[in-house]
Amino acid sequence: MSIYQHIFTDIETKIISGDWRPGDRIPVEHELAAEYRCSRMTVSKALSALAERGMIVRRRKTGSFVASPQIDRTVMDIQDISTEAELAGHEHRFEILARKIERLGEAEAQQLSEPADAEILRLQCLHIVDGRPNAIERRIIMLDAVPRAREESFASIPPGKWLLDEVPWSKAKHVIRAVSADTTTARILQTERGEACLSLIRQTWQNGRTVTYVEFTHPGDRFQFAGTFHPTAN
Amino acid sequence: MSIYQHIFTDIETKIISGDWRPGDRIPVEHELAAEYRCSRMTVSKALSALAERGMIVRRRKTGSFVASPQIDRTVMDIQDISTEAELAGHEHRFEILARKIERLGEAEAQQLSEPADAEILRLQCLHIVDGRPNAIERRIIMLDAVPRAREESFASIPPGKWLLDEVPWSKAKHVIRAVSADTTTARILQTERGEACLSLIRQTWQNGRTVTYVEFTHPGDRFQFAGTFHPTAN
DNA sequence: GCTCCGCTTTTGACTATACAAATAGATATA
DNA sequence: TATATCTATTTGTATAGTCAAAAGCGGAGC
Repeated sequence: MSIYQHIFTDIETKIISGDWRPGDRIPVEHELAAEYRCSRMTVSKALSALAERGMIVRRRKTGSFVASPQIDRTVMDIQDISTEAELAGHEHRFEILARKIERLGEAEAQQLSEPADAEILRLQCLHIVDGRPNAIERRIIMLDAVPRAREESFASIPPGKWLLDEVPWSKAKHVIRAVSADTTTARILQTERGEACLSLIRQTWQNGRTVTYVEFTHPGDRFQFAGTFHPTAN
Repeated sequence: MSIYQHIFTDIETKIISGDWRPGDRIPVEHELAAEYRCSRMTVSKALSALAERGMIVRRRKTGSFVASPQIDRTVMDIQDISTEAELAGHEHRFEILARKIERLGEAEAQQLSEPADAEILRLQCLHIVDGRPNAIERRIIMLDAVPRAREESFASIPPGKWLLDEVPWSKAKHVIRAVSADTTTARILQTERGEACLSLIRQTWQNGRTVTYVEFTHPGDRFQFAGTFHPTAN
């Protein structure tokens, strides 16, 4: 492996593992050059590549810093740049519908590729935008990966945002589907049974362990994703 | 603007405008270095950035070449890496349901931000995977941007693929929604009226002109997008 | 207090050069 | 003919420097 790739992955690992947290300062180029016994150009190439990927931000004179995480922003950004609804002036709140600690069932365990008896926190949450239900969030948090979730009530901070603070920088996989609303979903979203809904499923890992698995169900008549997508490798 | 940015945008422009087409060879580094009167390192930086974005491919000894376009692959890739359906062994065919040349109506013109009397080719097309309807494609091709579409019957090549050959490298915007199947859609897709469907809308531009506008409607029970998404700027 | 000026740190861009790795194509050998 | 070897080309990585641009900081002067 080349030196600059080595530097790149070293720093990426420190960030993804949570060793270096958002806002932390990264050693300046000449320090890293000394550490890796290479020229400043080589360090610069690695840091520029990290900046390109949005993992760090670089500013002259002040140095390079771990950027704010982007994982949940992927979808939030897509949502935000919706062609139809401008974010400005929209009022968002949420309610916790259910919160319980239990163990992962057989079927779900298989779906998540996690052990069947793993302890989890199961959350159900309703998002309301401009007074109308906008999404049901059904979430599983792996308690061995995020033990502090056990004590958190999520009364004042949405689970997604809380996790972002707690476990910044992780990898995620998304699935987007269209599903018909079942009776319960329809009731909660104040829509008709059978109504087309947009479902977004996201599984998030940190260091190879599942952190959370979440499904957002949006009423089809009040929601869409818009944007310029690029699928990435892996 | 810096030299390497200059080289980058020059080449990007040549590719996007269709001046250099997929497979075309790009001058070797030392030639570009001479042309721009800079060092090979600077050229290398620009070409590496283009390779990173997938616009060119580089191979030692043979040189750098304009890559195959990716626009339609964005969604195709997402579709291909579907967790449930492996591509291997799936048989795909398509039928042209309608094909006519007309002028853009008032409502659609506004939607596309194009003049209301622009001449268009309107296509409707059914995609069949493993013998079952998988998508309806409703497409508008702007004839002033792609005049050769007037003579093409699309009997043997799907419109998306044909356009990719004809107008490689363009920018696109996507919208993903969930919609209920209306009577016509349900009949064509062999599903129930009201069934949840996944709708993908894509508008494609080249050099600031709309090339095509297309909506794919997939039955929700037979289709999903999966993958690791990154929204990009612009 | 406030403004302006210059100093210093850090990143950004670039050069000229060097050598390594890959490999297409030619050449030599079995 | 088939295979191995050599050679030239092109990209990939790295070095050790230069100069420039941005921006934080402190001090001089008012």
